Amino acid sequence: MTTSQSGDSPAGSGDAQKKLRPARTNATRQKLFEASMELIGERGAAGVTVDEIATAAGVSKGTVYYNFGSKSDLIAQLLRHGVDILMARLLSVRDDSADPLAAMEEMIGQAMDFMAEYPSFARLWVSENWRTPSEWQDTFAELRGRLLAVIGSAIDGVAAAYPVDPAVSRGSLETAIFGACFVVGLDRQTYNPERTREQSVAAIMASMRGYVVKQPPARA
Amino acid sequence: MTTSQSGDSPAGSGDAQKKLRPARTNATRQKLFEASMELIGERGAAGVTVDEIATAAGVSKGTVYYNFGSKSDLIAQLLRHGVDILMARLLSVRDDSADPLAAMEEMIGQAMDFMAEYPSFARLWVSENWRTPSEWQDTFAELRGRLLAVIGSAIDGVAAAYPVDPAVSRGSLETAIFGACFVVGLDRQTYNPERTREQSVAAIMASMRGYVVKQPPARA
DNA sequence: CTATTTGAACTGACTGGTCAGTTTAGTTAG
DNA sequence: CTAACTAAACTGACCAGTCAGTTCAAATAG
Repeated sequence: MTTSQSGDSPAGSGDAQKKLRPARTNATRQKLFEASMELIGERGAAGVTVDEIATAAGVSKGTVYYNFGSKSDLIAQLLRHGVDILMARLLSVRDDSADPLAAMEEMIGQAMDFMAEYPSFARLWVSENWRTPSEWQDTFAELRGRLLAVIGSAIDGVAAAYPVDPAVSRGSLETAIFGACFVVGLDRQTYNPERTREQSVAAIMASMRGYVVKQPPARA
Repeated sequence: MTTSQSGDSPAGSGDAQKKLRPARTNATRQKLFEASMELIGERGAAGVTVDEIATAAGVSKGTVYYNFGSKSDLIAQLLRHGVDILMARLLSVRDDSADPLAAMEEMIGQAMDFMAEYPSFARLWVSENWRTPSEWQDTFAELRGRLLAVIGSAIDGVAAAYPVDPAVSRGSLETAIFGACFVVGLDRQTYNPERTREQSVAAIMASMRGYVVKQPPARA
């Protein structure tokens, strides 16, 4: 409220211009994102102090409050940051429409890669996603919607090219696949590091193969 | 550590006798489990105070430390308590061996019922399960193993009765199904209350139908 | 080309408050 | 009679957020 830095604080949550911001700030924010993701993924949002985050980022506590208005804001923007990265990867899958099932498989592979590269983000997501009420409820709802839309359209692609089981609702399937990506990715990193990327993808893809109602272009 | 209540504290984490304990204590512990599950599911283990738990359970703070040695102990035993309930439900599914797929489906249904009845436990589980390092790491590893064993044997039943896709490893499939149960259950409660139990079960069962390698009992 | 100014970015000590866990003396119920 | 529980005060650590002050690069002035 009574924030009064010497200059105008850029902490604005509704940040309009990302690129226009001086280089130093962007670097600082990036460092803060990385440190936060790591620490919060390990010990949970409530279990990490702002001091720790600042120290890990090689920055003073005040800088955190200069760049973000509050711990809560930092986390909200961290969530957006991570989802931006994941979305970019999912959308990088060319929608060949040659084979929607193959596109789906590649997408799941991209998701697995993301989980392997940012396991802390995945932990943060599953830790806070279903809390209710939570400070980030709206943020989660929005981001979840965006991600599910991408998966949903991939499922639609499959449903358009193959006969599918009408007893399986698209929404539930979206959720099951989306959730399985997080959980399988996290389990691999935590309990089964020997599991390969391909095994994990295959296990998740099983639901897609069970969704299409077997027959023509299955193999060969 | 330096715990020393007036009487001999029964807080022992390696509690041998549950039933031998006087009725009052069991009732108190039950109330504390319920209150903890609710609060911790909502705000996370670190976000809830012992005072709050005690108040919600209608009990004094000292009682918490009398029955459990610490907040950490309370949570560890809470995890065991919840898993006991879930295990009992999963094992209640009669292994007809008439149709292993049907048994699997009923098991997933039981899991969905559990998630609907104890959503807070599910939240607690996914919130803390993949943290590393964590005070409950060993507890989680053990409980996870127990649950996966049950699911695994159900999968084995299917694999024994149907031709299955060898490219899908049993372990990854276990994980995917186990995780999907939690995630689909939580998503239903948080974001899609209109989703039916059957839709959710069908979505998760899709992976089992994709696991068996086409043919006889697909469709008329 | 040097001196001065400006203000965004950053610092870190400090404050007010919270919390886990302890202790004690007394009360209740089986 | 004794295990279980209460109530309330206390400790020591910790933490989110604040704010007065510092740094420095770039703009402006001489």
